Amino acid sequence: MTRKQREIIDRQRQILAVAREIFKTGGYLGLNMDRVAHEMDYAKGTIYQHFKNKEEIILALAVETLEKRIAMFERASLFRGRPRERMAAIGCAAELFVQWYPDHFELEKVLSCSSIMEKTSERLQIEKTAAEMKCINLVAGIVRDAIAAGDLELTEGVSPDQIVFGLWSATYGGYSIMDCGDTIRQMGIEDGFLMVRDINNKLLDGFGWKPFSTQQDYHAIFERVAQEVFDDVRR
Amino acid sequence: MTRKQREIIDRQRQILAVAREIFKTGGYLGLNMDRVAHEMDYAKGTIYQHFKNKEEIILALAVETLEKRIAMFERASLFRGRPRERMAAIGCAAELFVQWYPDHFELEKVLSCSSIMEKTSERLQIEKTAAEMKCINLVAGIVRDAIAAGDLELTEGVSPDQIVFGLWSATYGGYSIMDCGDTIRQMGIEDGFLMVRDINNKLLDGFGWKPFSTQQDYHAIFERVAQEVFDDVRR
DNA sequence: TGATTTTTTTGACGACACGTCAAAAATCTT
DNA sequence: AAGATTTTTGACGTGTCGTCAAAAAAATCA
Repeated sequence: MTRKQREIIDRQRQILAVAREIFKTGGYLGLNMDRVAHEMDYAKGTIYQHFKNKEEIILALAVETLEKRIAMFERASLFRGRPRERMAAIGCAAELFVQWYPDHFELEKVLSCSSIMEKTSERLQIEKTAAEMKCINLVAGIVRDAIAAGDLELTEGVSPDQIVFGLWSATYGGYSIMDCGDTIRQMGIEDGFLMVRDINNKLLDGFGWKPFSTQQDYHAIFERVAQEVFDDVRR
Repeated sequence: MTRKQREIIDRQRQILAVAREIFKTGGYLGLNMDRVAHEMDYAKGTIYQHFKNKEEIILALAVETLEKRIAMFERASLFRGRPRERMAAIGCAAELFVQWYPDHFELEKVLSCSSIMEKTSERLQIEKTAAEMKCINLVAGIVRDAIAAGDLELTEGVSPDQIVFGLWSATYGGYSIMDCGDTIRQMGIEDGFLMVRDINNKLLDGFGWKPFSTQQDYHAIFERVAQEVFDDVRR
């Protein structure tokens, strides 16, 4: 049945591609099944054969983009250097990811609404969490490498997960604030991305992860990573 | 016309109260105008006299809760102590706020979706941003106090806003991750609130804000603030 | 007070999107 | 080629949205 299955997978992808375009311009409220069906030249029922509702499509889109992020994080984690430099490489990957796939963040915001998420299948929910965990584990690995290398010494009661959670929070929070509302502009912040970089640097300094950002120019590492690791990747 | 106006304001409040209860259990998708009208014993048209759509109701609810947060932040900022202790008091306020008004976070998540926010009036949008700015300015004031007191020395290129943005990001991000999805559980994190406290502490340590969290027990400050400042406040 | 004007409330209505399902079309099987 | 199976179709019932002409209530006037 590999022939048939191929076709199904293929159409699934087409649906997602069409849905993504609609979502990019219209967001959650702009996306609707009739329109997807119409633009695909299929009847609505056929779309429902693949996805039980539009929320499920949105979740599937998020998982799709998360795969991209995993790939980028994996690439970044291979950057050669001291653990903290590799972590900077991950930061660069995260930054490029939100710049390259700005719709992903909008997807995440929609999916953070519980009443929307509730309409999705547990299967895909698990898949999404699994994708997130892959990224998290890559990051956690670097933290452990840092400890092993003696660059980072965790004080009593601090776990590696705490550092991962911290970076995740600051980055996710920073990007969230950046692309929603006028608050960031009113605060007088011009380059939010630079700001997120600095915050993560200060955070890791606070955890005592050497070499400190005062001793090493991590912005320069960002530039290097962008050039050396990701210059060719974009699509 | 103060009599008439009073009645209008009054009913506005009633609508919001009813809507909030519905939203608490049903979220964005559970809230609908027919139900609000029915539970208010008014016709739908009357509800529409007050709010042009349900998105506007949700935004109004968020503004309403933000007023509570402003009040809590104001109280916290009056805490007597060194600037960093006062900042800890703000952290305590933020923590209690999300615990006391868990529905506010859900409101924020809904409103972060651009296609939803687009349906709201500019008037209320501005009001919300203004409310956020009030909180931000309170925090920024403490940062400036710290600099004036010599507890914090900003290095070249670091602005007070950066610290505010950092705390905001880490806190907002942390709470976001906490109450959405299973990721946090899978990371093995038990008490997310404690984690957010620690992250903010490490961040401020990283910025060089004295006294460092290694020298002072800021968790103890939290407890004190919760007791001394907020024990009686809850409603 | 009763008539007239103004304001407010009402709920029926058209539009739209959702998700379903019996019938039609396409594909596979023998 | 006939019959069985699978897939596709789109009309349909349901629910929500936001509107607006008519009804009801309140305010004004004579």
